Amino acid sequence: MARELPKVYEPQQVEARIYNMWQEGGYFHAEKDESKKPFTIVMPPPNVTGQLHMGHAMDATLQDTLIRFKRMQGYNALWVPGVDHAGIATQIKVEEELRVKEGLSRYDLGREKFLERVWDWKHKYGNRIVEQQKKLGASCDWDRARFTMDEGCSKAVREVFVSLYEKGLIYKGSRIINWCPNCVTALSDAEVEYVDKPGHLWHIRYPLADGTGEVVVATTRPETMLGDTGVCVNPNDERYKDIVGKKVILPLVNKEIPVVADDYAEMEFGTGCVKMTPAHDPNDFEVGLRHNLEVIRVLDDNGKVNELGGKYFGLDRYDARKQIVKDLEDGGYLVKIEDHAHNVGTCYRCHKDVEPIISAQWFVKMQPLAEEAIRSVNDGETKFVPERFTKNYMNWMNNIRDWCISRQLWWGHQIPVWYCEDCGHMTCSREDPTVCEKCGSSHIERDPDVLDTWFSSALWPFETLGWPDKSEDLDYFYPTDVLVTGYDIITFWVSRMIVSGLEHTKKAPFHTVLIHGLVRDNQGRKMSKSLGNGIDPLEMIDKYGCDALRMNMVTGNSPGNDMRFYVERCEAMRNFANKLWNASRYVMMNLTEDAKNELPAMDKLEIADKWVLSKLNTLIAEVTENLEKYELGVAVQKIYDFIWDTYCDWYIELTKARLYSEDADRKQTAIQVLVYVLDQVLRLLHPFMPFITEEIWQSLPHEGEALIVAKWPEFREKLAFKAEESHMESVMDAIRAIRARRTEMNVPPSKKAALYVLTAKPQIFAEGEGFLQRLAYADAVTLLDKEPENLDGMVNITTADAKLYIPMGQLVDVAKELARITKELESAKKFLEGLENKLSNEKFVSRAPEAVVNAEREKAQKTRDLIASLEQSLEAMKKMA
RNA sequence: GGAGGCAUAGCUCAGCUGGUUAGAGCGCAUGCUUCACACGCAUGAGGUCACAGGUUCGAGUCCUGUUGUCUCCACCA
Repeated sequence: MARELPKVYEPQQVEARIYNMWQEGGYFHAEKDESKKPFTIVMPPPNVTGQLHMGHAMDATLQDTLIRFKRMQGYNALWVPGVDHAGIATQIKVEEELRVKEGLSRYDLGREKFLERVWDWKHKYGNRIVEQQKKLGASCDWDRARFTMDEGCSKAVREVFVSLYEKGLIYKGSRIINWCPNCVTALSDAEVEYVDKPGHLWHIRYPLADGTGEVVVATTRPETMLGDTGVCVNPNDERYKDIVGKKVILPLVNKEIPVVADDYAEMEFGTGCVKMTPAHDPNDFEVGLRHNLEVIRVLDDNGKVNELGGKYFGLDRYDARKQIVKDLEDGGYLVKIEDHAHNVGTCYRCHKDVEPIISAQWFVKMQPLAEEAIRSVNDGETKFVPERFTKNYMNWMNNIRDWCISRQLWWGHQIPVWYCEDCGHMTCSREDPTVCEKCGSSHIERDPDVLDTWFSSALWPFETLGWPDKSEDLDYFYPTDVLVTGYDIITFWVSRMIVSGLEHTKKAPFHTVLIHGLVRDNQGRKMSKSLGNGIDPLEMIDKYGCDALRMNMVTGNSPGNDMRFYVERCEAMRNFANKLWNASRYVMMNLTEDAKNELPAMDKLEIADKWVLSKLNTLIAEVTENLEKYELGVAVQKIYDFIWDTYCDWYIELTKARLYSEDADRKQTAIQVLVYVLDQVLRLLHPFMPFITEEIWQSLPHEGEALIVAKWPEFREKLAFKAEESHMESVMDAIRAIRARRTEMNVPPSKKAALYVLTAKPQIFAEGEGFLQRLAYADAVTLLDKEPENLDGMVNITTADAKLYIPMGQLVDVAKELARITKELESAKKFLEGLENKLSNEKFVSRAPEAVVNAEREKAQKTRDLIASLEQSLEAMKKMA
C-alpha cells in the first residue's frame, strides 16, 4: 500500500496536531498508582512576566527528554509545571504600564487597588509563557500547574515563616543591607552584581580637635562623610599611635568624632586612616559596634540626602558627592584625588548602583539550617551532575550568611507579622490575628513588606505536591527525582530548596541535580535584551521545527558547559529530521497491505538483517545506559549516527535488491526488518524528537495508542549476531575500498566493471555478491582461489579480508597504482612496527589485561597478512611497469 | 584574595571509569538528475589533542606546574 507523503517533512503541519493528540489522550497526566514507580521532576517556574528564551528551551528540552524516557520505561512520570510571581520584575512591569498608560504611580492607587491590577495582569498575560512551553513539546502535567502565589503556595509560605519564627530562626534586625534606591527595596546578597567601574579616591583632611594637627582619610564615597561618626587607624600603626582616643573635626559638618584603633584599617592602603560611616558601610558598621560609634543614616530610601545632611538635604547621592567635593576643595580640606577603579555593587534587575544602608529587615538564620544541607550532600543523598558543582554548593554553604528575606514591595507574600501600637509586641501566627497576642490591644498593624520571591520558590518541590497538608501525592511523588537547572541559580534556588526540604519535610527534595550551562550567542556572549543578540526559540521552531531546536539543545554539548547557539545546527537537525522522514517514506511505500510490525522467523534473516539487528541491539543497550547516566548528548549522537549511517546509508541500500526483486518471501523479510528497526529506533529517538517520531510511528503498523506511551526498547540476547556483524563489515569494507579507487580514477558510476575476489572467506563474499554489484558497481563477481595470472589493466585493492581485482583497461595508470600501493604498504609496516614493539615489551605483556594483549596480537596478525598481500600486489605491478 | 571551568580539524564542539591508526556537525575539494531524500549520495583534504614535567606496560583522558581565556564567590576604605 503506497502512501502519499510530502517529500519534505513539514513540522508546521504536524506539531500542533500531535501535541493536541497527546493532551487529549491524557498522556501527560499522572495519578498516584501503587503498581508503578513514580518518577518526578518539578519544573523551575519561569517568571510570570517571562518571554520564552533559549535558557527555557534548554531547560525544558532536558526535562522533557528525561520525563519521556522514564515514561516509556514504565515509570509513572510526573512533570509538575508552574509559574513564579517574580516580585520585583512583575511589580516593575505593572507599575511601568500604569505610568505610561494612566500616568499613575502605585501610591496613587494604594496597595489594595494596585494588587488588583497586578492580578489582572497575571490573569491576562500569565499564560503566555505556558503556551510557549507547549510549543517546545513539553509533556508537563498541565492539570497540576501551580503558581507561587496561589492558595496552596501561600499556605505553605505562611506555615514555613511561622514555624521558622517560632523556632527562632527568623528574626528582625538592623543590618547594613544592599538597597536599590531605584527599585526602592532591599536586595539579598545574591541579588547584587559587582561591576568594575572607574572611580576616584578622595583624600580628605580631618583636623584634630585640639588643633595639634590633622589626619588624612581616603574615601571612594565622599558623600557618606555626612554620616561619619569616627576615624579608624590600625592599632599597630606607629604613625597614628598618639592620636588614638583623640577627637577630630568632621569638615563641613563641624562635629567632633573620635579616632579609634581597629585591625580593620590596613596600614598599607591609602593613608592608613579610614573614615567610619556605620550607617552606610557593612565594615564600618562592624567596627562601630566594637567601638560604640554612633550610627547616623544620611541617605533616604530614594538615595537622596536626608534631613540629617544639613545643607545637602534633598540632593541625590551623586549630586551631593559633587557638591561636597567642591565644598571640601573650597574649604581647603581636599588633599588630592586619585584615580581608583573599584568594584561597585549593582542591582541585578535595574543595574543601578546599590547603596549599602542600615535598615531593619527580616532575616533567616542560616547557619543551623546549612549544617543539615551540608550533611545531606556529603552523604550523597543529593548528587550534582556534573559532580564539580558540589564544590560550588559547599563553598556557599560553608560560608553561609543570614538571608535577608524582606522586600519593600507590594507584590508578593506579605510578612505575617503584626506590630502592636500599644505594647510594641510582634505577633506572628498562622491565622491573621485581630488583637495583640501579648496585651490584647486591637491596635495592631501588619508589616507592610513582602517576602523575597525565592522564599516561596525554595518550597517548590513539596508545596506543589500538597504540603503542608498530608496529601497522598506528597507521599507518593515526593521526594522528587531530578532537578534540572542552570548553574547560575544553584545558590539562589537549588541550595535553598535543599535547605527547606530537609527542614520542613525531613527529606532531601531530589536525589539528583542536573546542571546545564548557559546558551550564548555565536560569539560566546550572553544573550540579553540590551545587546539585542537574543535568538527567539519560537522563531527557530517556526522555521526549523521544534524537534530540530530540541536536538540543537542536546547535541554537541555536555552537562554544565555553556553552549553557543548556531542557527546552522538547527538547519543540520532539520535536515536530519528530513532524512528520517524520507527513510520512513521509503519504508511505507514498500509496505504491503497486511504488513505487521514483527520480526520474521529467525531462519529467514539474511546477513544484512542480522547485521542491522545486532547493531540496533548494541545501540539500545548503550543509549539506555547513557540516558541513565544523564549523558543525553552522547546518547543522541549514537541514535543520530545509527539512523543516518547504519540505517539509511547502509541498511536501506542493502535491502533494495530484495525489495525490487520478484522473490516475495525475501522481500517480505526485508520489509519486516525495515519496519521493526525503524519502530525501535523511533522509540529511542522519541524523547529527543517527540513530534516527528510520533507522526511517523502513527503511520507505521503498530500496537498501542501512541509512541509517547510505547515501551522503551530492550536489549535482546537472541538478536546479538556478532559473527554476521563482522562478516557484513568485511563486505562493506570491500565496497568502500572499491568506491574509493573508482573515485580516485574518475570512473563514473554508470561504468560497471567485473570484480574478482581472492579471499580466505569465500562464503562471505558469495553471500555479499548482490551488495557488491549494487553498491560497488560490480558487473559479475568471480571468486578466485589464487592470484590471477594476467594483471594487465587490473586495479588491485587490498582489504583486511580480501584482495580485489577490477579490470579497468586503459584507465589504469600503472605508475600511480604503484605509488599508491607503496604508500599503503609503508603505513601498514609502520603500524605493524608499533604493534610489535608493544608486544615485545615484557612489561606490556605481563601487566596489561589479557584481553588487551590478545587484541593487539590479533591486530598484528591482520596487519602482517595485509602487508604480505600488499607486497604481492606490488611485485605484480612492478612486473607490468 | 578564594574557587572552578575551558584550551582537540578552518569554525562550533563530542570523546563515559586510561587500552583500535582521535570523532561529529558546519565549512572546504572532486564527482553524481543511482527508482526515500540535492534539507541528498559517494569520495577526499584537514589534528605535535595549549606548553613543560610526572605517574603508568600504555595518557587527549590521571597528577603537578606554566601560559591564555571565561565564570562564580568574597571584597579593599
